Amino acid sequence: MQVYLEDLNEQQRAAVLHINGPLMIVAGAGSGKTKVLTTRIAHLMHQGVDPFNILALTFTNKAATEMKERIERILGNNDARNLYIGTFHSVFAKILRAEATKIGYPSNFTIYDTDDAKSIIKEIVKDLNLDDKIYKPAFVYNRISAAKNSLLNAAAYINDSVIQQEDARGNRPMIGEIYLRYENKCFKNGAMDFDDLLFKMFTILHAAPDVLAKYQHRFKYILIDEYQDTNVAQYQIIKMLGAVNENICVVGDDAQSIYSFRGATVKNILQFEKDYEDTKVIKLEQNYRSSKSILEVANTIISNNKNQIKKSLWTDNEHGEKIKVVRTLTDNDEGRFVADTITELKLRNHYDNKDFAILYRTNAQSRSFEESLRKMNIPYKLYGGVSFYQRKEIKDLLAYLRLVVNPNDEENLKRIINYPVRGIGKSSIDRMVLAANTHGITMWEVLQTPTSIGLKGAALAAAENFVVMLKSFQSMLEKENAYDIAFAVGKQTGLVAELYNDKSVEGLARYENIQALLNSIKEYTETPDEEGELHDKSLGNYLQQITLLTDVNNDDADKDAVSLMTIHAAKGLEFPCVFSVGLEENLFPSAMSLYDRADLEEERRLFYVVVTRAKSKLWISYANTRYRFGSLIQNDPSRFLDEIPEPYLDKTFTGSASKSNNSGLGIQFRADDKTPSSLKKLSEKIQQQAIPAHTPSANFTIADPSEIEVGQKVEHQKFGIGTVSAIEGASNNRIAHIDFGAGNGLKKIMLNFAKLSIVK
DNA sequence: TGATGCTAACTTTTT
DNA sequence: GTTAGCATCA
Repeated sequence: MQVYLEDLNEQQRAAVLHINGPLMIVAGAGSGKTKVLTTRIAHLMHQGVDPFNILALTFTNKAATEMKERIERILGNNDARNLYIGTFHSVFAKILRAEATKIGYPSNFTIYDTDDAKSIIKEIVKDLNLDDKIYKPAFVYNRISAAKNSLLNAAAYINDSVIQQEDARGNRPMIGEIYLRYENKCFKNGAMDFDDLLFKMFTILHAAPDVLAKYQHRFKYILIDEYQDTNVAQYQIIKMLGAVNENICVVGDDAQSIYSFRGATVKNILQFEKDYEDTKVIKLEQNYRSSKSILEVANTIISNNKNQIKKSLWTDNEHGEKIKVVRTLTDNDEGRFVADTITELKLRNHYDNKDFAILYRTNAQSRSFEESLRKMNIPYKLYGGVSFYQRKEIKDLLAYLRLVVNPNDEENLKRIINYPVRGIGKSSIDRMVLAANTHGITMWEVLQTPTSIGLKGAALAAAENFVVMLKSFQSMLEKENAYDIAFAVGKQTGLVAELYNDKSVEGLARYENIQALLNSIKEYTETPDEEGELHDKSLGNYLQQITLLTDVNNDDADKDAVSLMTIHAAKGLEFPCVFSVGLEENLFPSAMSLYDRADLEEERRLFYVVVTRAKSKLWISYANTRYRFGSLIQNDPSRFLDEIPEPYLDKTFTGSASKSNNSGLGIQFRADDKTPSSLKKLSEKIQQQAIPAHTPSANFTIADPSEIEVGQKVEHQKFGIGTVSAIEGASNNRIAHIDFGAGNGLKKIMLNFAKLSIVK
C-alpha cells in the first residue's frame, strides 16, 4: 500500500481509490475533506494520470493554495504545478483569456470588481434620470448578479414575466433596462465583472462546440470543493465539462452551506445523484478536529434546521471542556475580555497567538477587538475588510495599467485622465463622452482626434500629451515585463511623485502602499510560473490575476498572530481556541434574516460553522449594548444561545456583569410579548441564577479590581456581602471566588467586570 | 477649478 | 464610528 494511503480511515481511503465515474463525498466538518481531495489528486497522478488532465476548483484562493501545497508535500516533487487548480473565477478567467474572442470579447479583457460595477450602475441610473434612492447601486448590482448567476442575460431578464412582476412590485421596473445598458457598457469597455467570469464561460461552452470539446477532452478528472456553495452557473458549467468522461468528484456538506446570498443552492448536492445514475456516495462522518463537547453542541445546533441531509458526526477525541458563554456590558468590554483571556491563556497554557481566532458575523465588528489587542500588545492578522486592492491610490495605479492593456476601458480612463492633474477638465471630458456616445465609439478613439470635438489651446495640448504618454506605455507591452511598465507608469505620470510630496500621515501611508504594490509586482515578475507551460510575466497576465485576489499575498502567513475574520472567511479553517463573538439578536442572526425560515436556517448553519472551527476551547460572547451607526443600541442575546444544550455550557461569566436594578446599562431580559419564546426560556434561566434581593448600601463605592485580595469582605450590588476565598487568573484578568453565604453561595466573579465594594 | 468641511448613509456575508 | 458625496469657500 502507498504511504499516503496509510493514515486514511476506511471511507477516506474508498474516496481516494475510487478513480473512474461520478463520486459524491458528503463530508462533515473536520472529517478530513481536504486531506481526501489532495490525496485523491496525488493518487490519480501516481496512477499515471497527467496533471494537465486534472481540474480542481475551490471557492477561495486560500483553499486553492493550501491544496496545492499539500499535494506537493504528498508527492515530494513539483509535478503539482501542472494541475489546473484554483478558484472557479481564476480558472475560468484563464480559460476566457484564451477563448473570449469567440464571443467578441478581447483576450485582454479587464475584470471589474464590485466597486467598478457599482459605479457604472450609478452612472447609468443617473443617465436614465432615475432616483438613486430607489435604484440604489448595491441593490441593482445584487439583482443583476443574481440574474447572471442564474444564467439570465439582460434580454432574458426583461422577457421574464415573473422577474418583471417582482421588480414592478418593488417599484423598480427599470432594473431590466439598467441591466441592458450595463451589459452593453461592459462589452463596449471590453470588461467582465466577477459574475461574467462564470456566465461568459458558460456562454462560450454553449456557443462554441469546438471549445467545449477541447476542455471536455482536457479535463479528464474534475474535482469540486465545497459543492454545496455552487450556484446554477457553476453547476451547468461543471455538468458540461464533465459530460464526456463523467469523472466528477464533488465534496460537500449541506450543513455548511452559507452562500445562498450569492446564488448558491444546496439543490446541487441533491441533484448530483439524479444527474449521474451510477454515482458512488461516500460519507465522512468521523470528526478529527474537535472535542466531544464541541461536536455535540454543533450537532445539536444543526438539528434545529428542518432542511438537511441526515448524518451523524462523531469523534474519538476526548470530551474536553464546556463551552464558555460570556456576557459583557458593551462591545468594548467584549473586546477587552477576549484580549485579557488570550493573554492569560498564553501565560497559563503556553498557547501561541496563532492558536486563537476571533470570528464575527460582520466586518464592522473587528474594531473593538483590534483596539483591545493593540492595547495588550497582541499581534493580530485581520482578514477581509477593506482590501488592499480597493484603496484609492492602488486603484489609481492599477487603472493606468489596465488602460495600457485595454485602452477601451472607459471607466478606468475617466478615473485617471486628469489624475494627477494635467489640465483635462470636466468640460473636456464631457465633450469626449458626448462624442463617444453619439458616434458609437470609445472615448479612447475620440481622444485620437481631439480637434474633432473642438479642443484647443491648453486642453488640446494636454489631451495630445496624454495620448502620446499612454501609447509610449503600450509600446512597452511587447518587450517589457509587468514591473518595468508599472514602474514607468508610476514615474512618468507623476503619480508616485504626487504621493511622495504629500507629507501628511495619510499621504505617507499612501506612498508606502504604492511602493508595496510595486514591490509585489516585482516579486510577481521574479517568481517562476506555476503552470510551467508559459512564462508569461506580461502586464496583461499580471492584471488578470490581481483582480481576483482579495488580499495582498500573505507571505507573513506563518507569522504568529491572532486571526480576526468573518465566519464566512473562516470556513475550512480550524483553531485550537475560538472566540465566537457578537451572539446577539439582529446581529447574529442578522436582522435581515429574521423573517424568513430559509434565511434563518442559513444563519444557524453559520453558527454551526463557527462552532466547528474550534478544536478544544470555545467561547461564545455577547454584549448587552454596542455602538452601531455611532449610537448605543441594546440587543437581546442571540436565540442560538438557547439552542446549546445545558450540560455543555459553562455560564460562569454571564452572571457577574449586570447592575442590580433595571435601569441604565444593566441587562433587562424582557419577557413581554415581543420576546421570542426561546429567549424567554433563556431569560428565565438567567434570572433564576441572579437573586435580586440585595440592595446596595449607601456608602457603596466601586473598588479598583487590583485591590481585591483573599480574605477580604466585599459587597456585591446583587449578591450582597461575601468573603473572598480564592483568586485565580493573571493580574489583568483575575477571577475571585466569593462566598456569599446562604442564598447566593459561592460565586466566581471576574474582577474586571464586577462592581465590588470593599467592606471595611 | 480645487480643497476643505459638513452631512447623511451606512452594515450582512465574497469571488 | 466611519466614509462617501456634496456644498461652500478661496
